[in-house]
Amino acid sequence: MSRYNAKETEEKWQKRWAEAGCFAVKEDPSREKYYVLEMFPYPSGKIHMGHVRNYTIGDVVARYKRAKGFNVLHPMGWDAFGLPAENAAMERGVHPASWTYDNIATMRGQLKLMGLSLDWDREIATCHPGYYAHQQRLFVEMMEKGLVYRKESSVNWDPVDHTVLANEQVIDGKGWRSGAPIERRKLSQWFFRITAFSDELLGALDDLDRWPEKVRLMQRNWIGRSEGATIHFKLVGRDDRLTVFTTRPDTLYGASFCAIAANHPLAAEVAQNNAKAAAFIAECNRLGTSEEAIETAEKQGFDTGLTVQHPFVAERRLPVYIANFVLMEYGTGAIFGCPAHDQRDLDFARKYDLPVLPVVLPPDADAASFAVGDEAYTGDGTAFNSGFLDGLGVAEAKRAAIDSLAAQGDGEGTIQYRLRDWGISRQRYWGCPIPVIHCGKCGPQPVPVADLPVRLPDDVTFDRPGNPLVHHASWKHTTCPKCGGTAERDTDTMDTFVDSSWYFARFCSPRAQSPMDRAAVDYWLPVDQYIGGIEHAILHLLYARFFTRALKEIGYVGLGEPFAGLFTQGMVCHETYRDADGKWLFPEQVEKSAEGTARLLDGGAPVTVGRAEKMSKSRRNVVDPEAIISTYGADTARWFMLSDSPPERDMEWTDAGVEGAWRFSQRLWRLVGENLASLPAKDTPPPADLSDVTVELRRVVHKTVAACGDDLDQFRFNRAVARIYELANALGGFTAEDAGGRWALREGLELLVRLIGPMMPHLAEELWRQLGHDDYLVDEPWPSADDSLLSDERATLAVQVNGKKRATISLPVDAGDEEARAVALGEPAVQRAMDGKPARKVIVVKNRIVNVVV
RNA sequence: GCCCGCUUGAUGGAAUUGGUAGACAUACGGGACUUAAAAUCCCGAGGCCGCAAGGCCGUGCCGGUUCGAGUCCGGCAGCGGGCACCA
Repeated sequence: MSRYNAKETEEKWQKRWAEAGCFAVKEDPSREKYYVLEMFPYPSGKIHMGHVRNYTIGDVVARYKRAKGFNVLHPMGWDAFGLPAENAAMERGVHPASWTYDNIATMRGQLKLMGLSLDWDREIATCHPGYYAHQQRLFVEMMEKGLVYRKESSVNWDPVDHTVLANEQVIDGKGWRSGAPIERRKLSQWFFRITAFSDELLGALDDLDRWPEKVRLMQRNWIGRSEGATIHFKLVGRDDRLTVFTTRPDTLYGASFCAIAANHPLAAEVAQNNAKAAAFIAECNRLGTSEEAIETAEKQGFDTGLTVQHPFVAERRLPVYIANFVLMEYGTGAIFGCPAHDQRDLDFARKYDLPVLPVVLPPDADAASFAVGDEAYTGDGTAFNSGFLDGLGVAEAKRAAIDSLAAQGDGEGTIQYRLRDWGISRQRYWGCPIPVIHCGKCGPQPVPVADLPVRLPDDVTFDRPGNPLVHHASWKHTTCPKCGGTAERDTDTMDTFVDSSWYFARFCSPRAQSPMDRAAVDYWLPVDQYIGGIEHAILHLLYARFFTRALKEIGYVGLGEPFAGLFTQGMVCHETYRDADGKWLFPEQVEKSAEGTARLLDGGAPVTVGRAEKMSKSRRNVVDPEAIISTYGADTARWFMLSDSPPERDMEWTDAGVEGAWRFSQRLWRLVGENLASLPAKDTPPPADLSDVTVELRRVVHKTVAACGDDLDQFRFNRAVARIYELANALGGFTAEDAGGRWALREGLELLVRLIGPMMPHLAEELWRQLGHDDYLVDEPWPSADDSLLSDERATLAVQVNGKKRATISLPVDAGDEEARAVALGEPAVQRAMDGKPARKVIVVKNRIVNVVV
């Protein structure tokens, strides 16, 4: 019996599927559609195991839904703009475009080896003018609807390289290449008005019932709706006021200071004639723009010397600090601090020796003795030390405080969102040019739709840092579309998140002359199942949700939510290896012993084995998918990806696991091959009488069919895999003794082959052919189970005494509670455990358990 | 710092959603086949005590609810994801 030759067979079927056009689809209103989409890859060079996992999962869903009769759209494309292409240009002197297109060619070839059921005719790349031209048009139309505007915003500035840095390029407050301490710098930039949809984006989460709860929760928290109050403090000795936002107006009597952001206008004013304040602000600006850097930095403040008047206690004065933890982007860029009931305020107060006055009394505390130590009290309680608020609960006190502030004209109730508008300007070359022309007379003007696209010029060099578009005179200088005078193009490009915010819509009509064809999107959208990494839980998914709403406003789509179902898969991890000097080693440099120790293949020096971590180039714990596929075949790689670990969890890639998957594919090959000669011809009707063992086998087969379908519906691929192992074990251990047995064996083998179809498509197709079928398995409908074989006649019940299992009993499935009770109490082990005591209570759960309480 | 997860044998995990913990697989041990090896097939196995029957313990840690908790509640620890210019 020959071995299964995966390489040859996979090539053969991939070619035939492509020639037959199995996976090319078009709109067909007579059929129910199903749109499966995996997050499209960034063309970084080669595919990695994370891609293999993502696309395997998506392909199983696509093939399964196809077998279930849906008209399945399953496209692929490239998220092709981005920073790494420019880095490659600077490091290796290659043009970002050729680097990107080369990578796409390589990765397309690798994906094809996986045997994915993709409609390659719909392939798109976001860096192609055929894509970004439409994106520019959408930008212009959003501008006309008031969804785009311009404002000042901070960026990370590298003072040595004279370039803007991404947060990722700022390491410990320093530029990644120059090593120079970075500065915050203000630039005029374009923003999408995502906050116009804050309430909608929040509210609609409730209806996304096929999204993971944790993603919805993260988005809710990100949008961060909070009800509170805006308070206008009178600045002592001045005519103007300091406006703060708070969620705790009930603690106003406990306020001991106000704090403003370093880039608050008042701070700038103070700094004008206070060198120390200016120095402090400069220090704050070195922190970078990321929230993490700001929040983890040591809390620091600078006393401006200004004070404000307490709105409820006229004689009380609160000092105004500039503080490094107050964000200009949130609320009003200013807060009041109540140290007793906010941890950050408490830390600040202790540091600068400010009063800590408790004003909320915990339920069981004593007003005379309650004091705040190192921990602020943030729970519910009763207001005290708070004048007219005394005795009120937190919620009532908030209302009363707001009412009173409003009555005296010092404030009002406000709803505040944490969500900020989306800044999309990037001072970089390799992105979608922002289609705007700046005219000295007319101001910024959108490029007329007829003049689109604004193409990225090819003739650029990366021999100096910064954006080459700025130095490209013939591209940059143009005329104003309004007045015809000399003008300059906007040299910024769009955030790459814009590209990925509507590609799912473009896939519906990838060659349309407009951004999208309305009939096509009406048919295909929403995406029924979107699949990708959890790391995109907030930004990408929120931006895409916003963008879809914007598309609706400008008339391209009729729906608000792009993704009806979302699945977030876990990462692919691998052990890490280091040599004696702590240098990372590739898995192929290491030889492992049975005891788990490892040594260097070259020379045998000892190697330290570290725990499994996300595969990454920097740690070298990577396994090349192409090498795995050429050794074992795509089906083996796919099967291993689906085995063992639930898809939402991180999985560990191991050699042993791949080999196990490979052995199983060989076993299936033998299982069919060895039985082939004894099987009846296909479509032979079943003999009249089947023996008991044959019926037992059919029960296993049909239970597996039913359970596998459920598992695939629920993304429980690892369970489906385990069930298929069980089925293969049952079929392998079955000896057909008569015609009925041989008939049932054929039935079982055919169903087994059909069940593995979505997971190991090439092997399944080949075995289907071996079993005598000359149609494509990919065109076969999903099998259904014979319901009469799904139920058992007897059940095994556990018998517990006081919750401890003492025996098991077998009963007919329709046995009554009385019978179960009698049989259970009759068990010798149960009587022994009862130790002669009477049963006080007997709980019977049908077909499950009997618990005797003594 | 803030938000969100995860934690079950040597290992990945399963557990009908509060009802027999450890399915299935990997690694391991024993056996069969073979001149031998590989491959394949069969058997074993949570830990401790015991010849055995059986007993006790056991789902990261501490506590609670319940006839019954891996599953629910409260607290803690460890690990991971995100934090708006990485994609």
